[in-house]
Amino acid sequence: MAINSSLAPRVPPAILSPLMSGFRLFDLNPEQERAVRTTEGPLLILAGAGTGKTRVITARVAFLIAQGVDPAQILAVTFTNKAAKEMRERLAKLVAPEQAKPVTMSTFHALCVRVLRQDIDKLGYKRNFSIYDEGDTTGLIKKIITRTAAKDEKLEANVAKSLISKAKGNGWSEVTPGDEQSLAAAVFAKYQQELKTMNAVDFDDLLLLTYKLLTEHAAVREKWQRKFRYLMVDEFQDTNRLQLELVTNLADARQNVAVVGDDDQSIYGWRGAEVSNILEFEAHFPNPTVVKLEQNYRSTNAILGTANALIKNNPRRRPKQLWSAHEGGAKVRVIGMTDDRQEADFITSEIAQRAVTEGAKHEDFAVLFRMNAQSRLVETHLRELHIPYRVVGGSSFFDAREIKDLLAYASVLLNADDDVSLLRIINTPARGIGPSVVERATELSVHKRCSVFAALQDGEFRSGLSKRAAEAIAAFTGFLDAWETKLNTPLSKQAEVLRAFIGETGYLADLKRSCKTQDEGLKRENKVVEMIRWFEDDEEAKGKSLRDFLDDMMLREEKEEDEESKGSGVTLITLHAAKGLEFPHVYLIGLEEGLLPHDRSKMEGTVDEERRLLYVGITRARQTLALTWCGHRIKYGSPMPGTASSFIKELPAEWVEHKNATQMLNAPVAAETVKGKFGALRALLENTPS
DNA sequence: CCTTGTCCGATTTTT
DNA sequence: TCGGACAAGG
Ligand SMILES: Nc1ncnc2c1ncn2[C@@H]1O[C@H](COP(=O)(O)OP(=O)(O)OP(=O)(O)O)[C@@H](O)[C@H]1O
Repeated sequence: MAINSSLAPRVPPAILSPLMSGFRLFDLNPEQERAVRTTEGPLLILAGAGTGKTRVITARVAFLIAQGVDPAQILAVTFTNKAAKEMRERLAKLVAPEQAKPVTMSTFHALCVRVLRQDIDKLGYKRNFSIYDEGDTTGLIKKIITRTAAKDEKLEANVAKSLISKAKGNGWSEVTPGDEQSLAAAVFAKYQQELKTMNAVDFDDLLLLTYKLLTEHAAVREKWQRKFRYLMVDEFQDTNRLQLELVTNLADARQNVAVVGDDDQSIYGWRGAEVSNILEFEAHFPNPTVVKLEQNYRSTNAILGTANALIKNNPRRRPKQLWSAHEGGAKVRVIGMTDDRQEADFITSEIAQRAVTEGAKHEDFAVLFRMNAQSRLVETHLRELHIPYRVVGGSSFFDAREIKDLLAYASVLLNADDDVSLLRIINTPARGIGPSVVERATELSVHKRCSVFAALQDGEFRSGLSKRAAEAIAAFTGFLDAWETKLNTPLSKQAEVLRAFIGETGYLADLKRSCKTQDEGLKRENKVVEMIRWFEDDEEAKGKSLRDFLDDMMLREEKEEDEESKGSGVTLITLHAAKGLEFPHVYLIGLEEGLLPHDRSKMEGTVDEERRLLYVGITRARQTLALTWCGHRIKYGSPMPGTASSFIKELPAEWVEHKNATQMLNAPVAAETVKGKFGALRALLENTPS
């Protein structure tokens, strides 16, 4: 109250308007409020977990709008799709929909796509460029390696991929500066040249080319500087060099750049993230207002104490004093399991039980893990208990053959030079353009530095083929041309065109035929049909073009949930993707040596980052937290012995209790608890109208 | 040219 | 456990 009245004179009237009903400055503590009110000039918010950094960003957006700033001039960038979505949802609670919508809240990559779709032609690409995902790029690199490597030379596609990615992230034009001879260097050069002929970009190009565009073309830079007057970046500790450069270039002389972050939550070092971006913020944006937040509003002291004790083990960190006004709360449980089956069984049945005894909702629970693969067992057990759940991220959906094929078909229609997509579907279903023809066309395309599609059109090439092959090619290229025209006819419903096109290809019949069981065939067919419908919805509701839709798919844009499915069910999510989120009850599974910390990180000497990862996981919990580890875990189909993570030893006895699942299950339930449970059950039954 | 079968090798994290 | 790479037969 006191805060509110003392500041009242400075609050513009707009803030009090009904539109802003959800936005009240007095929901912020004085430091947070200072950050929100600092709208001009560079602003650095460096603060620990759960101190309200994201809240400050969203409140600041709302405040700017209340001050009369055009929402379209506000840019808020996050690192993951999930975080972007979370922020949009939080903003939706503070401002009216028509004001929230024009605000740009996206990931760096999505923002870059938007910039490039408008002006990439200035860099010699065409505006209908394709975006290649991880699988597409590794596939392409693999092909280039086989084509380039001499007999005695070997290079793993994955290794080349990460070298190239690292080079691009640093803005180098060689794999290692100065190296133009090695196989990797040759592969890099060819890769980049071929991408350009195919009119395609990879994820790193999105950042790199946008950077080029902004630095080399003043008009473009100024256009985007005019567009975005207020920049905000969440999780700034995870930005890489190129991303920092992008921010620098988007900011004009006014330097209205607000960044928030926490060096203890830096978990993307493996992707080139540089903590120095935030720790040396002053070097890039002179004289910033610096705000430090120390009160944690999220977690109980047991959880916060556990997290603090753990992170103290990291050397070279800036010490922080995080405190919470919340009570101690239940102790953090560390539970030993015999194997991963028991782990999944234990946590899922406990969730089912707590839903009854504690009246907790399913969406209050989250299961966090190191690897996507770990979610599968938990999913199976949740299904058995009929507990609703949702898996965040994980690529299984996009890994499905039929989804890749569908996206490739669509991609070829929009950009015929997209070789990776063309070669994927050129003979699926079989249409008489087999490997040997494709091989020759590819050779010619490499030789002439043109796309495969262009090579196929080549008169000389065609005359060198068998009559059958030549006819097959003529038929197929003509077919694509015709559908491309239909798709690009103004006012056409693209989803309908796509559906008809896929129908004409005979793809679905081929897909079903190639499946072992009828059930599998129907499932796969259904996925394709569903995806087209998904696009149809997007086209009708949001006016998205097929291109927009494909971009969303490639960037793994989070699907907006409709009201019923919104946030319902237990959340299954990796530790990385969980950053920035919070849940009342968290289960953090698989705390075994070799998994967390991961074996790889030990070899690479990045155990500190693994510790931060666990720190991030622990600090997602609001009320209760359980950490589990297994004596055995199924790996490659057979059980492998495992031991508790070395991090467990670093947790403070004061806030942690150690348990064993088998003993817990066998132990007689205390009479007190039984009474409590039956009481809760009875209450539940009595309150349920029948 | 296309289909079918067998064997082997892979698994961090995200855009 | 599962999917991709390769080899052999229609
Ligand atoms: N001044 C405040 N009063 C009450 N609750 C607050 C306040 N500030 C933040 N919170 C609450 O604390 C929780 C954490 O906030 P937020 O997610 O913004 O933190 P954060 O700093 O972004 O966390 P992290 O870095 O761990 O992702 C949220 O539930 C938020 O609503």
